[in-house]
Amino acid sequence: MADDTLKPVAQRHERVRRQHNDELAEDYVEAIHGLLEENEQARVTDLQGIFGVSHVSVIRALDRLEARGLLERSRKEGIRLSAEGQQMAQESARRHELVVKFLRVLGVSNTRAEADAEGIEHHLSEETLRAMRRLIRQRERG
Amino acid sequence: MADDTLKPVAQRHERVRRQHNDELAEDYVEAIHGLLEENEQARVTDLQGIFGVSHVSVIRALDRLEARGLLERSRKEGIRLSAEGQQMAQESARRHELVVKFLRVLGVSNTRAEADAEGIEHHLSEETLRAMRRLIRQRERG
DNA sequence: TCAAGAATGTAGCACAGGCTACATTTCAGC
DNA sequence: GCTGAAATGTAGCCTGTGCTACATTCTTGA
Repeated sequence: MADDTLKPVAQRHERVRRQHNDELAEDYVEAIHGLLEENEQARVTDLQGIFGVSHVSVIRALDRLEARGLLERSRKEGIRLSAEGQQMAQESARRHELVVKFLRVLGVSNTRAEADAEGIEHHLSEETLRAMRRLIRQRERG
Repeated sequence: MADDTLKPVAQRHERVRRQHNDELAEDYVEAIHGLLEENEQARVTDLQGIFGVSHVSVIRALDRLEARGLLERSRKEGIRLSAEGQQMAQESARRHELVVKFLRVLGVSNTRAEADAEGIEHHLSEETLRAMRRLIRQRERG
């Protein structure tokens, strides 16, 4: 069923399903990007600790991301992000920071802001992100 | 691995995975509740139209929800929500309305607010919901 | 009343993303 | 250089959530 034959409510649900498909990818490239910046390497074990899943789940996720062209792996080089992967990581990180900051400005505690941001950051339109930036600016000005 | 042995970042990711498991349930009971109020019946076909998936996916989802005790089905009576299902539906609907209203207050268009709310409403802590209500009240007074 | 079309249900497939158990590879310290 | 532990990888399982193709059942209008 082509998207434009769907009722609006169905299009919204379809969009959320698509976003769920991208969530794991965004979370992984963001985490890998952070690890590479910090340690110059990103290991399966590190990611296992970050996501709280078995190392097998990490490896299978990396397989999928490699198939999607977001990263490459080799024995000697370890995990490296492709250009596309790096771009996705940077955008994700920026969006994550924005959402956390927005929640902090709203008065949400740091812990909660970090936790809720993790869930919602993949589901925000550009329009909503702009509105969030606007509120942050307003509050910063006083 | 017990949750409290995980690193904080892993706990956050674990929470998001749990929320994803509940999303479909909440969306379905909310939709069914709305249909029952409007039409006095909720049919597979209606839900198929709302979610934009095949009728088979709807039936399988209903099977799972029935197994979870959120609803009952019978030939003659159709789909009815259990007490638990009704409560979940009402809470979901209230939360959905709150999020939409919050985004509207932020200046987001109605279409975008509805769409983004669909994605994020399942991932908000009580603390963040309170902060959203607070901002709505401020804007309504000012 | 009965035949066609709508609604519902079943069988069986795919893929994502979890898991444990087992195998291999890499690396650090003796 | 060897050995044990850490890291990585493989095999094979489960569940959720999507699908098409094929029944079956219900409903409605000629």
